[in-house]
Amino acid sequence: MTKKAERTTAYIIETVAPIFNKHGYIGTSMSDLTEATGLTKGAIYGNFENKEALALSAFEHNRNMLLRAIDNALETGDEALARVYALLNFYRQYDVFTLPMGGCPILNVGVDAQGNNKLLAAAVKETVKEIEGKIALVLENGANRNEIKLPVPPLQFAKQLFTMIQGAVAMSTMMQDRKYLVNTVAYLEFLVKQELKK
Amino acid sequence: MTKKAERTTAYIIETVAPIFNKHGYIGTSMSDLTEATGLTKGAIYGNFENKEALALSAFEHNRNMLLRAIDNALETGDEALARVYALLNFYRQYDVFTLPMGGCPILNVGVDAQGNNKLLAAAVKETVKEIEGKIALVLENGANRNEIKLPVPPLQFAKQLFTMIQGAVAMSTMMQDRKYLVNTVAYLEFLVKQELKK
DNA sequence: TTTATAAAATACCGTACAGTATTTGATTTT
DNA sequence: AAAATCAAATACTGTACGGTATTTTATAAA
Repeated sequence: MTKKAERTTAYIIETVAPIFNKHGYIGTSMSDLTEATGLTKGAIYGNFENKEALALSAFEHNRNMLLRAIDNALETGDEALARVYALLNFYRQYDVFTLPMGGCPILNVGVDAQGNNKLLAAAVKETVKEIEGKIALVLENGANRNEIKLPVPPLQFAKQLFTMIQGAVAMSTMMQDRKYLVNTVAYLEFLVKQELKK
Repeated sequence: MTKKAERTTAYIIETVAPIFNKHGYIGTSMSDLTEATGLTKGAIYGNFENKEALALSAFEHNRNMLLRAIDNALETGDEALARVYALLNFYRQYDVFTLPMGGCPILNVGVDAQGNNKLLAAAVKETVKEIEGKIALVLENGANRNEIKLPVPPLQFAKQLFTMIQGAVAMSTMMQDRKYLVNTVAYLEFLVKQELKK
C-alpha cells in the first residue's frame, strides 16, 4: 500500500491543479488552497517546498492528463488520417474535457506565466513542443506508409494545425462560446482532408 | 490648454497600460504603478477610483490603439481582398506592434481576466465582437460589390479568420517565436485567396 | 499678490500574503 | 505495547497589499 504522505501529496495536487489553472500563479493564494483541500499550511508545506513547486506540480498534473488524451486520440484506428480526425474530434469537445481542470492548461498557464513565472512558462513551452512532435510523428509515419501526401514537412504541418486548434481554444475560452471550437474543427476537417488525402 | 489633472490622468494610463497587460490584474500591484509612474498613491487615487477602474482604463487604452490599427488596415486600398490582405499584413508583425503595450491585450487580458475579473473579461468580449464585426463588414461590402465570393455568411468567415489569427498570436506569445505569426499569415493569405477570389 | 481651489505627497489604516518553528497527533516498527 | 518516526496542526513571523484621511504643495482666479 502507498504511504500516507504520497497519498496526501497526490490529493493536494489533484485538488489544487484546477485552482492554479483557473486563477493563475499569483491569482492563487495559499489560503485558497488550504480552504479547498481542507488541510493546513503545515500539511501543504510539508509536502511541497514552496508555492512555485506546488504550482509546477499542478501544471504537470494537468499536462499529463492532456498528453494522455492526445496520445489516446492519436492511437485511434490504424492510419494517419483517421488519427488526425480523432484528434480533431477530441478538440471538438475540448471545453468539456478541460472543465474539471479549470480550462486549457496550455493557454491559461502559457499566457499567465509569460509575465509572472519563467519556470512555468518554460514548462508550457516544452509541453507544446511535445504535442507538436506527437502530431508530426503521426503525419510522418502516414507519409512513409503512403497513406497521405504531405504538402510541407510534417513538423510544419503539425505546428500549423495545432496553431489553428489553439486559436479555437483561445477564442472559445475568451468568448465563453464553444461554437468557436465546433466551427473551427469542422473547417479543419475539411482542410485536412483537402491537404492530406491522396 | 488641457488641465493638469487631465494630462496626469493620460500619463498614468499610458504608463500603466503595458504593465497591467503584461502582468495581469492581480499580478500588478499599486506599488508597481507608483514606481513606474514616479507618482504616489495619492496622485493615482486622486485620478482613479480604485485599482479596477484603472485597469479598465488601461485596457481600453490598449484596445483603442489596436482598433485604430485594425481600422487603418481595413481601409487600405479600395477593394475587399486588398483590405483583408492588409489586415493579414498587419498581423504578420503583430509582435512588434504589441511589444510597447506588453503583448496582445485581447489574449493577455482575455485569458487573465477570465478567472480573475468579470469586468475586464466582458470588455475583452465586447472588443472581439467589434473586431469580428469590422472584418465582416469589409467582406459583406466586398460581396455586395461583387469583388469577392463568400462561401459562408460574412460574420462566420470573419470569426473563422480571426480565430486562426488569434491562434497564431497565442502560439507566438507562448512559444516566444514569431514564426507562428509569419507562417500562419502566409497560409491564411493562400487560404483567403482560394476561398474569396472569384 | 493675495485668495480660493485643485492636485499630489505623506503617513497611516486593517488585512492578507508566503513562509516557518514548534507542538501535537497519528502511524509504523520493534 | 513502547519507542521511534513521520505527518499534520497550530501559532506566529515580517512584509506587502489596496485603500484612505490628512497635510503639503502647486496652480489658477480675483
